[in-house]
Amino acid sequence: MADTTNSCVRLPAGGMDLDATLGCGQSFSWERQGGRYAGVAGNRAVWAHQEGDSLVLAGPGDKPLEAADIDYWKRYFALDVDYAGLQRRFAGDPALAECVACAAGIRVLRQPFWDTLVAFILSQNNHLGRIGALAERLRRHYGSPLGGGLYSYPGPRVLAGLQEAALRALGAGYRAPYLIDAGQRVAGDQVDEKVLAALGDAEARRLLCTIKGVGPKVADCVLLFGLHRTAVAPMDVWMKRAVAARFDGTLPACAKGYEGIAQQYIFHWARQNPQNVRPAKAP
DNA sequence: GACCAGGCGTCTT
DNA sequence: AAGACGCATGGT
Repeated sequence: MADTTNSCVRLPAGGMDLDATLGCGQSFSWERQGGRYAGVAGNRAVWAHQEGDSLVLAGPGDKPLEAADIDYWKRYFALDVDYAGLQRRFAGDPALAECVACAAGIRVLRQPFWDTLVAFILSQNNHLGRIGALAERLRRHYGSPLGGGLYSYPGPRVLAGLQEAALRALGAGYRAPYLIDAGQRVAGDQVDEKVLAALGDAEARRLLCTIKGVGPKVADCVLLFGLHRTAVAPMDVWMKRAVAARFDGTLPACAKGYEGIAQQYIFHWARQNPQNVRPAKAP
């Protein structure tokens, strides 16, 4: 049972490395505030830090978290997933096992669909630090206050009603009209989370790609991080380099069904071992 | 399919 | 000081 003393919740982290998990580029909804992270997901905000193998959560303004919130964040941080078992399975491939060892504490977060769609539209052809700062400006200017100085992502209708110039002023650049189109398509139910959830990976990917600014990379990120499809692998440059260097263009069979999780380990390994990976071949 | 524009901060040369 | 680059994509 969770310890709720001091208005904090202390959860068994199950080997998770919070820094690696929040810093590996899968979420742009967290910012470091002193010794802990402040994060948002949908209309929830939370402060989180790690103490040993415990994940310590507190509500905004250090208000106690309700039971439903605790359940939500357990699922968000994938504390219910048997990562030790997955990693035993991944150990069947020597190269992948080496990658896992490089970042064993990474957990693929279960983020909200809309947050993920917005954040990864911002992410395209952009740098991690800049994406986080831009996402934070977007939330602060157009999101709803969640307490503790944190703001939600602006909802679909809010984005749909914004002027392109307003988003360009935030630094979104040519991604500004993409955000507005995403808002319009989701607010108008042309792209609906429930419909996406009922579709297979390929069909859901196709529907996501009807949004302006959403191509195969962003779509796969949304499928993995925002719709929790573990069998998709959003490949980026570092990943392609790592695959070229270690896996001859394919993910190992032991990753079947969990390609996205395996990719996080490979990606992390590639970034930590740039001297060991070749540049990706031109497509 | 190949090409190129499009924010802009940061890094490289 | 100038150029390249970036968790890509749309348009031609």
